[in-house]
Amino acid sequence: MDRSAHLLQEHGLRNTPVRRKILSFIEERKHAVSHAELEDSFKGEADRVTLYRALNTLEEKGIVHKVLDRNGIARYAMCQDACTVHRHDDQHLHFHCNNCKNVFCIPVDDYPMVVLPVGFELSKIQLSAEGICDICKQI
Amino acid sequence: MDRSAHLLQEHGLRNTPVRRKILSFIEERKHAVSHAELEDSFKGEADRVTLYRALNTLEEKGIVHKVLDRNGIARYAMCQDACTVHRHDDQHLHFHCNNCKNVFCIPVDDYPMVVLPVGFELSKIQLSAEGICDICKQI
DNA sequence: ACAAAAGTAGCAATAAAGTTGCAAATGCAA
DNA sequence: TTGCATTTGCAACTTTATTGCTACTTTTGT
Repeated sequence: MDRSAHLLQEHGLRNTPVRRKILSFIEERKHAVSHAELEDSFKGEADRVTLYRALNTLEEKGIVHKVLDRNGIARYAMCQDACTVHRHDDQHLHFHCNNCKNVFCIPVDDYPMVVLPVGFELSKIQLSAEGICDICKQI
Repeated sequence: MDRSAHLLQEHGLRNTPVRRKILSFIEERKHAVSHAELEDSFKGEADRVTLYRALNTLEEKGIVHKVLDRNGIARYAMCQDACTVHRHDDQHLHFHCNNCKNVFCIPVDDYPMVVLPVGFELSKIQLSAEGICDICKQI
């Protein structure tokens, strides 16, 4: 049984071809993957709606996490091992490349703290950045 | 000439009723305003498309800034005075209320620094947070 | 003050991302 | 291997945003 199948089983999800393929696809790239990329790559193999639903399920179970790109479009990346259904551990930075529009998860040493005005209840902080990614920079 | 008209003139934009009304509307609220809110409020007074175009123009000229909410929908808030066409100064935190879905601009004292992996070129850092806003918290 | 030029508004059509309902197919546990 | 809950595919739909085109305003120069 490969890693994708294992991940699914571990999280109580049925081991279906589409889900396995989605997971492999995401794990193979170093950037967060959009629905459009998957649809392109799965042409004829899986329906648009199936991809949407599979991605939602994978996110709900804490296997992948969702991040919106600068156009508000969802992109998905693998979660750290620490993620569960109840808590998504995304104490990392999302880097948005202004050239290729890809989003990268980047670890950060000290995550910032903030003080909110009186009356605001903080649940979590997110850090993001934009610029040019290493691949686009080389070209 | 009111403040809205002044802002427009200052940024080399034509002083039109729709633009003035949009600016007044945004200035009157303490949260970032969505297209839907404006459309609702302007029913019969201005076309949907006009609102989209006006908001884009206002953003391009550095009068308002755009922030995507947790659903990837655009919301607009007034810029600091420091903003220009060339540089949007948004060194503040965007707080996303999980209840009313409104987005608030919150000043922060020390904005975080980050170190990116080799090869990445940083252009700017953004800080956001989510939780419950002061108004929803009271209720 | 007036006309021309340039920018802006309105309308209709379209695009893109995501969602819903339902029937058929599939994975899995007994 | 069979039964049943889950998952998939298809079609239709919603929401957010964009484009093309024409008509209308605002501004500028005289």
